[in-house]
Amino acid sequence: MILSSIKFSLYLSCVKVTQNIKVSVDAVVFGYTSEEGLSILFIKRKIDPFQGSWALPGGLVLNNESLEEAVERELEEESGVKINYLEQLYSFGHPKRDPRNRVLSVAYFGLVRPTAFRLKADTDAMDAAWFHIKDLPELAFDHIDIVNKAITRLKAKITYEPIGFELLGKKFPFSELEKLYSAVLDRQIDRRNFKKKIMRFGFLIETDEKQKLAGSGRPGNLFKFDEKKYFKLVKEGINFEV
Amino acid sequence: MILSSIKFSLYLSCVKVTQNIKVSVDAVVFGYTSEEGLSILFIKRKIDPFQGSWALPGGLVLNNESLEEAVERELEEESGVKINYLEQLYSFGHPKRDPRNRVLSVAYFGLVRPTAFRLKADTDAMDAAWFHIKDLPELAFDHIDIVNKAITRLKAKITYEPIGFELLGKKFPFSELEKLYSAVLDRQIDRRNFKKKIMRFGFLIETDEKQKLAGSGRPGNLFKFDEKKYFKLVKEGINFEV
DNA sequence: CCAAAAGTGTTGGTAGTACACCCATGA
DNA sequence: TCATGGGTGTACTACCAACACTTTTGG
Repeated sequence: MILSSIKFSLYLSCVKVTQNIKVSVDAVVFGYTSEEGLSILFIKRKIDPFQGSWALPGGLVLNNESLEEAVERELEEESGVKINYLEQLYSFGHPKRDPRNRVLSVAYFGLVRPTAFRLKADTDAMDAAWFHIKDLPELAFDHIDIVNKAITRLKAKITYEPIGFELLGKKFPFSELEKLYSAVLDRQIDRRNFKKKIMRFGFLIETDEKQKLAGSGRPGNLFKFDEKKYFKLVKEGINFEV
Repeated sequence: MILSSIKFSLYLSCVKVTQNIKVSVDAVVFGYTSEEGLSILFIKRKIDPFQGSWALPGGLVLNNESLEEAVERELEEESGVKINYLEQLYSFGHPKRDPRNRVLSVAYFGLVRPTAFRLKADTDAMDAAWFHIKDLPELAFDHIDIVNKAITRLKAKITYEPIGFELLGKKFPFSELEKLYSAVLDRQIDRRNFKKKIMRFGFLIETDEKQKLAGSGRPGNLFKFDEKKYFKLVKEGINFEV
């Protein structure tokens, strides 16, 4: 195998030495709860380098698995998370981004409902935890760059696609959606205008159930997504500036 | 090096065999001329597999160069093109996308002014040529997927950023810009509305020079970009639906 | 004078924005 | 009855979309 690898390199592009770059995947997983707000999932590294540091879940890609499979496997192994939405974010390939060997990381961007499962640290992680987006820990490697890119993407994405289905529960009061948008966009949103805008798209259905109250205040109606219309709109790529 | 590589893999993520994935870059370079329209640059492969097929310029990344350096080097080597704008597009990592070994390709997306240089085939290419976007040849590997992704990106991008500076010359008649948008979006554009829209942004300066005529018809004024305003707007991320 | 391309304004519809008061509930 | 959060409508503005005739040039 090693021989064929060398031959391959020479053959393909006249490189003088065998290319020695490893490929890994990392995932920036966003979760949202009304209590905790918008959070990102990190694991605590078991091994050097950066042992004990917080880092994005991820790891080397196996020889026969696709990148997406690698992400899902690593998430499962390291944190027990089953992802709800996954898209490729960006590849980070700076030669010195890993202090040992060169490692190219293909970063992914994911959304989950954190209430849907319990976090558990596992194979490669001492611990796994959510951190609020405004209160991130020091991170290993260049993971802070990856996180920043993901936040930028999330912000951009939410203006042209109705994210939310992947982050909220089956039924939720309208104010949940509003708080989510407000958290992602990091600014206040006018309740009335926002509702008008959203309802125009027609992918939200108002149920006649009422919110169970967490404190005082008037309980709101619960809404749910009309999945058909929702995914149809997502596919068509609607414009969705809030 | 081989030993340390194996140790590294085991150490990092409990992989049983050494990861054997190569990393390459490929570039989808768009060019525009009023005569030829919107075109993409391809090279004709000198070597197997797909010898003699058309393919995207690209190749393996060297151990100590960044991905962007690799793209620029390959473009220079294979076609003599000096790129004008470059951004990462997507990484293609399917295990079987290369029939020999596994090769992950980080694809880039580029814009150039084709009139600025002559194409020349070189090291790894028998030939290099522009193909009109509506008349692409059969392509090697999964390059058609990469191209389609790039076209989708270009279409999306042009609606929220004023592309054009990178594709047009220093001075151009307004109709050039309009034809460019029309070519990218693949639909007709209302001349009056388009001009109103563009001029509102204020990054175009009308000069008092006239177009040299290619045929009959009234010659138009030449315009140029106000680079300062243009790049300021690009940075701020304007909304730019046409 | 004819063909080809450039230049130019108005109107109606739609969506965005700003803004304030009343209602239902729990404590 | 008070505090909390939910629910709702209007008026103004800005942008979008649709649309046709005149001007300048070359042949």
